[in-house]
Amino acid sequence: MDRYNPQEIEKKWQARWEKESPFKAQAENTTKKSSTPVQKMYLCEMFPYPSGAGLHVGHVRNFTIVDVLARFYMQQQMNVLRPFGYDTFGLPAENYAIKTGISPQKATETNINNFRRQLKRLGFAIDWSREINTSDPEYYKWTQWCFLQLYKKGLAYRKESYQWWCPVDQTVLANEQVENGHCWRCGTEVEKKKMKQWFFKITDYADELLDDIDKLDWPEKIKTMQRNWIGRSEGAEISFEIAGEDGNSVNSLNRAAGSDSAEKTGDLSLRPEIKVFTTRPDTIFGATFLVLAPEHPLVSKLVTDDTRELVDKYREETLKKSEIERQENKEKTGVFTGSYAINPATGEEIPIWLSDYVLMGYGEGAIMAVPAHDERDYEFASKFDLPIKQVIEKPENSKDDEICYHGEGKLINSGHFNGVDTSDAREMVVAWLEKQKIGHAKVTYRMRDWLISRQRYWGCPIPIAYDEDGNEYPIPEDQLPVIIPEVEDYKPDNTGRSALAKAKDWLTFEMEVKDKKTGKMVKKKLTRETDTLDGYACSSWYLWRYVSPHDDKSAWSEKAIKYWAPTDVYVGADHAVAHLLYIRFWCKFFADQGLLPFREPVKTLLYNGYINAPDGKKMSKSKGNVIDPLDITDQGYGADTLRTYEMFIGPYDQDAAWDTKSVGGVYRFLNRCWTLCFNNENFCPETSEGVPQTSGNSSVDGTITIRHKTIKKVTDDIHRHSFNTAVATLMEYVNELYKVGATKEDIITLAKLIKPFAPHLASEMLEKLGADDVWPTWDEKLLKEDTVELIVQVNGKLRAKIKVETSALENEDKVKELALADENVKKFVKSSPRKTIFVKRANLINIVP
RNA sequence: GCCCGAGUGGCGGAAUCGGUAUACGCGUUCGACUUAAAAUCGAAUGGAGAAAUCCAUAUGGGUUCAAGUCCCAUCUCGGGCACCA
Repeated sequence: MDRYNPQEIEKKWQARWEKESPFKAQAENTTKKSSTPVQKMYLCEMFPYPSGAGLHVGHVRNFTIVDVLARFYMQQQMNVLRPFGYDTFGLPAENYAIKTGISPQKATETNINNFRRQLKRLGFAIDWSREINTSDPEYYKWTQWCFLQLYKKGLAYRKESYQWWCPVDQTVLANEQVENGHCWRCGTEVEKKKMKQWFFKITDYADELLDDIDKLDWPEKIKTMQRNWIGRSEGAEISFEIAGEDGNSVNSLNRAAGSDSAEKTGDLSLRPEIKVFTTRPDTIFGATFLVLAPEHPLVSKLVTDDTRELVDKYREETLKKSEIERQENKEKTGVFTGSYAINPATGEEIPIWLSDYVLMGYGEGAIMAVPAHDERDYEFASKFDLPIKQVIEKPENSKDDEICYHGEGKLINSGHFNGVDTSDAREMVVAWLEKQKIGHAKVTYRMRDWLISRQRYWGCPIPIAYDEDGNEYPIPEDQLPVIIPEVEDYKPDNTGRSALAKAKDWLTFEMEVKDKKTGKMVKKKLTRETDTLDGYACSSWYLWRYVSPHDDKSAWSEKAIKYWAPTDVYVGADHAVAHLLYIRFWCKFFADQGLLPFREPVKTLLYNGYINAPDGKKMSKSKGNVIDPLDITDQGYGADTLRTYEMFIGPYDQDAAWDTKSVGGVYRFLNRCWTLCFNNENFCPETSEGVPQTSGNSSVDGTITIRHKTIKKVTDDIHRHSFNTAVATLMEYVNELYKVGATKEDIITLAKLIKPFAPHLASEMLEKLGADDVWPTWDEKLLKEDTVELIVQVNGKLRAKIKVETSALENEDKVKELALADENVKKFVKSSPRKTIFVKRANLINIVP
């Protein structure tokens, strides 16, 4: 008696797949013999950072989802593109280099080799001819090219501003990489530092990025996070004049709300004014003071001799305060500037204050405070004893019992807008502001431009150089790639520059450039940019590189991209706002350049859950609760068990806890499949058509129905990504075959259906049975059995199950008769029923007595 | 605080369109095989009850012939955002 020996058969099939490369995508113009084009299917996972630790069980879940789909579609004869790659730039390799002196290039190569070996050990159906690696010059040449395209269009620019700085990693971070005031990599509290940095202008696409979310077949959770991240707010920008000694305030008084006759005198643009952004222009009559961010550039013009000392002290303190402190201590702080502004609606002079609850990075860095209808302003006004003026009447039926009413209502204390409903007032006030040329409707976003400079060595060099005056010169496309130079010491230098600055031969060079003044071509000595690109830039276009990964003429081939992209299914467990927003941004940008024929890069996104330790906690080295997937395969269970278990563990999009005992259950199941095929020499008889003979044993005939039901259920389940129930259905099928006996056709079907999950075992079975792996289809006619159980309810409660001929269900009167004839039903239905409801679809009849 | 999700046996979970609640697996118990154990195979397994039956899908209401599923309120847990004007 043979035994299921996964080690042996997995080795055999992996060797065969290595030799025959059966998972290579076919050419773009592939057609069937009938000349109908083969349907393409492009799937992949979010490519991993190949860490020294190798694959973990979370990777296996992620990659197996893709593999199940890839193999499923391959078995359905589609042209499947299932590539793989590595996201190799980043801090771990660089920190490792600083510690050990081993170059990131070398360490990366070692890690990739290890990953590749493990992936092959798990039997993934990968097209290995398309392997990519972001730190390979063949790849990052084109990352630099992408940068230059954005640069040419003004979407890559340099600007000095306060930025998040991680003091441990010695680099700036993008907003998306700061989690709760801490560095996403090392967890250190981040600081603000003023630096000249490179940005991508993602805000140019804010509206489209937001609007197109609705069209995506992505999880609602991710879509909501992206909407919140973009954070679109509609409102108005309003200019407040600063009250001075030159009589401006008098002019403003004349212009009080509604007095259209008042003409403006003088050129307003010459007068100092403060712009604010508000989503509630309807509350302008209630604006009793202004608040500016401490970093606001006008502050120096607003301070008076009396207030200078306090203001300077407050600004200094705020800048020193970490973001954590700012967040933890929500008690309002602030200081009066000594100046006043004119409320254009009331003409009143209102004080201008500074407070750190107003953020420089949002809107205009200044607000009009309406303490009667905004909690934050209310808190501030209460603390500093500033006037509070109610301008909205709370409707009587309002449930809102907050001190600050921010709902809708009728305006009061608002000049000739009195009595107008707030929703109408918003438009009317904006119209009035526009007429007065002191304001206009405006949309503001929470999202900022994407900061891409990193003061690190192990990243893609930014293809820019500077002359001695600091002028920027892009490196011409024909001189790409700018190769990362070898250095001996990987530590950043103490000037805030990366270790690239230590490569003296690389740092300065001569290039023919157009002289900024004369316009003539001259040879100039230039210094290279030592910042490298955020790793997210490298992963913002890799989905398109996969279609022509070795093309040395272009980032992606026009023909291949047209055929394969966009990606049909993309599977990952991270990067809800960062990466998944950036690829959408680049896609729209390159579509605008005519280089991509679509505006969204990913049709369907599957966002899988994590696998936690058996105790339900996150797996971590320090807790010592890590399950190594290779231990599971090599301890004897094999890759098929590991794969199938991780699909069976629960719904793919939920977190799950590892359960070693359940792994054994899945192994037992695969063992039973093996036994059915290899220790069952006497299959149930069948005719030449593969239909079991009618032997008088109706249960054998029954396998044809359960077989077709199983095919339908498993196919549907994979289509709707319900992998756990697909495996459960196969378990039920096997249990049934054990009970009633299996035909050869049953076992061939089983092998085909289980192949996406357990490809080695299935291949072994199909080989023995002499069958191909073409995905089976079902016949609707065969799904029905001759007899069914009629469910009889009385008042919705189950009272009887009656075995009836399937044909009997065609006649409702007959069903009623059968149901009422049942002894148990009779006990509950004494007289003739008032009503019966027959649900044929559910084989159910409900009787209302 | 605001915005999403989710609460089903001892455990992971199933129920796809409002129609038999608890599929499948784990665990537990019993049996077969075995000198014995493991492995394997078979049976039982929400609670109460002798049974008929009744009670159970976080809690309390509602809609309906029929509710885990829809509606309202409450509680708990998870996730996201968090002074964004």
